[in-house]
Amino acid sequence: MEFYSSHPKLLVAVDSIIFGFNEYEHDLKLLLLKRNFEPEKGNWSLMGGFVSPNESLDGAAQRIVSQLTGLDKVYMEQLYAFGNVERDAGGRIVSVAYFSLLKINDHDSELVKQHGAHWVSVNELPELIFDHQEMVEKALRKLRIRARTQPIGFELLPKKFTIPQLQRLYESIYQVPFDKRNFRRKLLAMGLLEKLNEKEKETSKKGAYYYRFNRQKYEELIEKGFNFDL
Amino acid sequence: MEFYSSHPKLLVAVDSIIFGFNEYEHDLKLLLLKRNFEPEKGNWSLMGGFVSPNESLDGAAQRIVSQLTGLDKVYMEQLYAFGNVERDAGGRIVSVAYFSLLKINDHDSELVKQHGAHWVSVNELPELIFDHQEMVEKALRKLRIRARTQPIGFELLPKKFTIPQLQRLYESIYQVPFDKRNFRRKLLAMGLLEKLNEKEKETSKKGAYYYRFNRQKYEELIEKGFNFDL
DNA sequence: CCAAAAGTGTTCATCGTACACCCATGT
DNA sequence: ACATGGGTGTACGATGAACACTTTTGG
Repeated sequence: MEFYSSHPKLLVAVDSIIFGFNEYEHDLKLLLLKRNFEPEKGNWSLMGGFVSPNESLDGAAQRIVSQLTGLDKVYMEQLYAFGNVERDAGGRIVSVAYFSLLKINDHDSELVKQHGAHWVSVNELPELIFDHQEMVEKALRKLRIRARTQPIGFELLPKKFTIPQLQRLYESIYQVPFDKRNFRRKLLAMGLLEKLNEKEKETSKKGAYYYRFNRQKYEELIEKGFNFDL
Repeated sequence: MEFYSSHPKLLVAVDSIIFGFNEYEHDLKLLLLKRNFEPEKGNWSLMGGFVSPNESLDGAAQRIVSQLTGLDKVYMEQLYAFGNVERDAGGRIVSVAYFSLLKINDHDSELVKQHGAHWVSVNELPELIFDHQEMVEKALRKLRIRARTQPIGFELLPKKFTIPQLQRLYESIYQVPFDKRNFRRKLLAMGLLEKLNEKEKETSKKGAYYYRFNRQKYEELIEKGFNFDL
């Protein structure tokens, strides 16, 4: 049964702002690609794709990320719908942007290469096509808000991580140094991290204890009205 | 120049969650209408409409609100894009939801009546069609976050308002009572309100002083890193 | 004169912030 | 033995929360 049939339709796309972090480095990164089709062929862009009639927006966003990285269960959140008439030089397209968080080492780097994609530090972003710059800025703003009030930083780190690694992550997100005593105290005070009996020894001679985020504990606390706040 | 022409297109709509407040009452309200077309004819719904190829999403959202209320410059913010395949029983439609804030007395109430629209307290919401319930819940959550951290409460009140009126507004948004001493102190401490030499005397015998929100002052403070926080 | 809403200050606990030294170990 | 990053405690000021009485005036 089709109602509404007299109304004009539009192209609908999704674009993905994919954030990544490597626990041994100090920079938050973005996965960008060189477009291999017109218009703007050869220029830097976000990964995107059209939404087909039989898939949801969320489904299309997942498909896009999965095509590029091979990963299936990635943290993803809708960012914003961009809908200016002239936003895409190739025609009238409404684009719904999503952002994703992933561990740089976990994905299929061959697949990424095949698509002409590269990890670029958020501090060294090239010029991007269309309104992709705006999308990235909005995503960064949202990420910064989210990371303070939801435990999503852990999506960017392996299951086992050290407190200094987590601190470097937060410093790379907010681009400001944190006091390590205050950072550690506040974090541990929430009671969400389990200390493991194992040390990471790549980074320092002394070694730093690994911790693990306890999601179950987090959900219990949420029930009781707890709010993550860093 | 048309690229991408081989891809299928979709119907794109906007739906508007329109919040309103009347400074002499105690309830936050929502503007709802009885649908006068199929499917779901006769049931409660949000105001919505299709996006045409030559208008932006924001433009479509403004048009919708203006058609219903006669108002031109209304506070409006994009909420979320809803895109499940089966969300609308009448066909595959991607809907971008916006929410608006307005003063109930300011709009053209004749126009609203003609559309079969009614102001309904957010405490007494009827069942809504499709995923409009979800849209409203999301809008309420977002409004609650925004009202704490941005001076948008003033969009729901006339230029001149009293502190008790503002407090009733916040109480109706958050559905909790506030301590009037703390509320007043914190608010005035921000230095954003100008006290007028005039009292509102409908509500009480003593009368409450009118205040005015100083937007210019607000923007100056923002420059200096100030954050609105109630 | 009284009912009804406006207006006003203080105390206490909590939280954020600033800050400097010792520890463990690989080279 | 020394360089490097990991790990720890305390003091102070700011902020949020709780709480009760006086003022004004229309009826």
